[in-house]
Amino acid sequence: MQTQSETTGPISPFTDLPGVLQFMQLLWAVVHGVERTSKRMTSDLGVTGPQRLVLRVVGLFPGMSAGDLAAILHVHPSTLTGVLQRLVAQRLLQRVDDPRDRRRAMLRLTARGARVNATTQGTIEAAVGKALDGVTVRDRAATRRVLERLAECLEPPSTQAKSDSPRKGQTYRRRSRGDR
Amino acid sequence: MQTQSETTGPISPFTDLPGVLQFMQLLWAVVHGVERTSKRMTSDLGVTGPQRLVLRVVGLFPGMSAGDLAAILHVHPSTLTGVLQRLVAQRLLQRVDDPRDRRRAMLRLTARGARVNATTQGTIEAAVGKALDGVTVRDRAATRRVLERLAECLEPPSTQAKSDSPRKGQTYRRRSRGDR
DNA sequence: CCCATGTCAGTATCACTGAAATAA
DNA sequence: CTTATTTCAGTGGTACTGACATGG
Repeated sequence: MQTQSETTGPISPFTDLPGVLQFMQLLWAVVHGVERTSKRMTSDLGVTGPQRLVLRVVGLFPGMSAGDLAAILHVHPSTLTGVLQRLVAQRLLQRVDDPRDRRRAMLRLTARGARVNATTQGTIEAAVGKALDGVTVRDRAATRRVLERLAECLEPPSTQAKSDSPRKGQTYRRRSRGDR
Repeated sequence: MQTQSETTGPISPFTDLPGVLQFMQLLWAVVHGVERTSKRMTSDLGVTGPQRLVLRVVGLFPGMSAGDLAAILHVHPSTLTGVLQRLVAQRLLQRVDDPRDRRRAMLRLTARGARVNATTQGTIEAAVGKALDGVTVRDRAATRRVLERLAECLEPPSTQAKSDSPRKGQTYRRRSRGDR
């Protein structure tokens, strides 16, 4: 039952955790921060973090399909179903049948959706912007590299590259149709 | 209804998103990766990511209280209650009444808990270790800085420092008793 | 009495698996 | 018929708020 290794001397839980664990703590702090902010957004904005991200992306690329969105957001299509339903129920998002493929729907923002989308106050994106602001270009690039590696290492073990071929988002990719 | 700004020319959803959004995509990729791995761990290990982190920390600091743990993990005490219950129900964790303060319980791993704790295969920690491995010290430090900033910016607006005094885990801090 | 610690009750979202419906 | 796209049903965990019990 390991008690304290990798460090020297007596340790206090609030200062030192061994190497990787320390990073884990930081990672969870960020993950929880994201989730907490997401929850707070619900009362302030009316939408959660993932929901707003959907609005944001659909705002940039009107007419996207659910599957496209799922691939971008790295979520399972069935997860997106629920998110979209809530957005539609709130009249923030609108689905229009795709004439060329009636399994799909083209997603667009409603006027209300656009309004919510325009609000940045207190969003995760705002926090990210604030955090990134005042960080050197070098550090940003480094963080990017590390996070990309991390995301890659967190991908399902199957089909996982040797950790050297980036391979892009592997998660729920399923593209097919000509890329718009 | 903004369509595409901040970038030049026609864009494809799978390549370019404007600045901060790009980072958002990466961030969500990591967050989802963490959650996905956590879920997968449930079937492979029997514990989720947060659950294992609790085991990990309690393994390092036996006798911790729930509140201490909540502060370290940056979660609300009531959230921890459920996590602890599941761990106790699985006989991975054991609570012993603290003689000096009977509201508290001292947490310890059971033998089974120690065994699970020792397993690293397929854990988030393993992925983090693998990702960090082969990253320069510089990049690690940079990432650390950025993530710390980010975590800070994601903290609730109240009691938030000027972004220069690290101030340790701010989230649900409520320490009181002498730090062991 | 007041504060601290922690649990309980209730609620919501997300995320998955696996199966099914619809369309290409 | 086979494949693609998406939804539906069911499950579980996390995380919160707010109230409450117990102890210092």
